[in-house]
Amino acid sequence: MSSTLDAALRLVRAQTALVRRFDASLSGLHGVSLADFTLLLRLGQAPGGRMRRVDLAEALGLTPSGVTRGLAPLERIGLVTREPDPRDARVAYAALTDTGRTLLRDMRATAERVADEVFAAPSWSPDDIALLAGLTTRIGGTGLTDRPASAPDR
Amino acid sequence: MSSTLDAALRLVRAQTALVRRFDASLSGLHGVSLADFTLLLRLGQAPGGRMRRVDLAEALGLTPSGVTRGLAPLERIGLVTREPDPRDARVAYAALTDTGRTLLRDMRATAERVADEVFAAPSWSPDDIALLAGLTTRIGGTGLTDRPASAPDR
DNA sequence: CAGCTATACTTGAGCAGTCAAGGAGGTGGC
DNA sequence: GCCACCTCCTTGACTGCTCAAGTATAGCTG
Repeated sequence: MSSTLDAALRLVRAQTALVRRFDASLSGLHGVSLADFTLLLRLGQAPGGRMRRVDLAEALGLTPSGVTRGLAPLERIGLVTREPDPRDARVAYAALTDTGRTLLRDMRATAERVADEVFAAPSWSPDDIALLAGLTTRIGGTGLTDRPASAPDR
Repeated sequence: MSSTLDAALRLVRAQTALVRRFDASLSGLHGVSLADFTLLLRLGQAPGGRMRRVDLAEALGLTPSGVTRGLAPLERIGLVTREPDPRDARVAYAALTDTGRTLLRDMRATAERVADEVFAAPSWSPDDIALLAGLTTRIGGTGLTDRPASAPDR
């Protein structure tokens, strides 16, 4: 087996395991999936806690359609609201509500705990983790996002 | 953002991009998805080109149910057949047909080409690739049997 | 202004996987 | 030989995304 194909397939496999692990904790404790969480997290990083749906899609590696569908249940339970743009009636911002912001804090604590368990010492050193982040970022960059690893979020 | 959570999310993101890339080539040239390909590839690695569905599931990080559904279209187009076990009527092996074996060879060439493009020099050195494979293998583990998050320690 | 093209988003259909439940067959205790 | 229990696999109902098509708005060009 070529080493490049092997590496690619291992990465895919690792993601499956990772997602399962996050989903188990996040859905158990907060009733949301990892996908929901990343949506909220990304919104939380944006200025004002709001973003255009198209930008959200690009930032998350989804299609706009995926964002529409992912946001719907979050709006329904009041974590996110839809805000129109006064200058451009085509755009509908997705914005975190106060409830959403509060829950996001808790979810984030859960997610960080899970991530710390996954990458626990002694198997994982800080260098390993940084290395993994660097390598995976190079792959992600080949498609939908060119945002570099060190770009600051506002 | 905690570095562990950051690394986990980047890995998930990288996988999305990777899967898209493989799917584009594999479905364009051979009409199969990456999931189909990994199924066939794993079968091809097994002695006699056949495996029990349960073992296939474990090897691929899927549920048995996912294997049943994934195999169905491949049986329909004749790449895989169902073979009963003469000693245990519960098991239904999945086995590569000759057609499947032939097509697998072509798919594999395509997949290796894509993988080589993704991990092309000069961005990627052989060491980088080996490193990535090693790091992701640690996460993927070697089984589907991951303990729930509530279990402490290790 | 009219008309063209481009952008933002939603929607219908469909696919790939999950979980929970269940059928069917195997296995061991008595 | 029967019964309780286990394993292998499938199925129904659902989720979460995709693509393609459609709607509505914006903006340029003459």
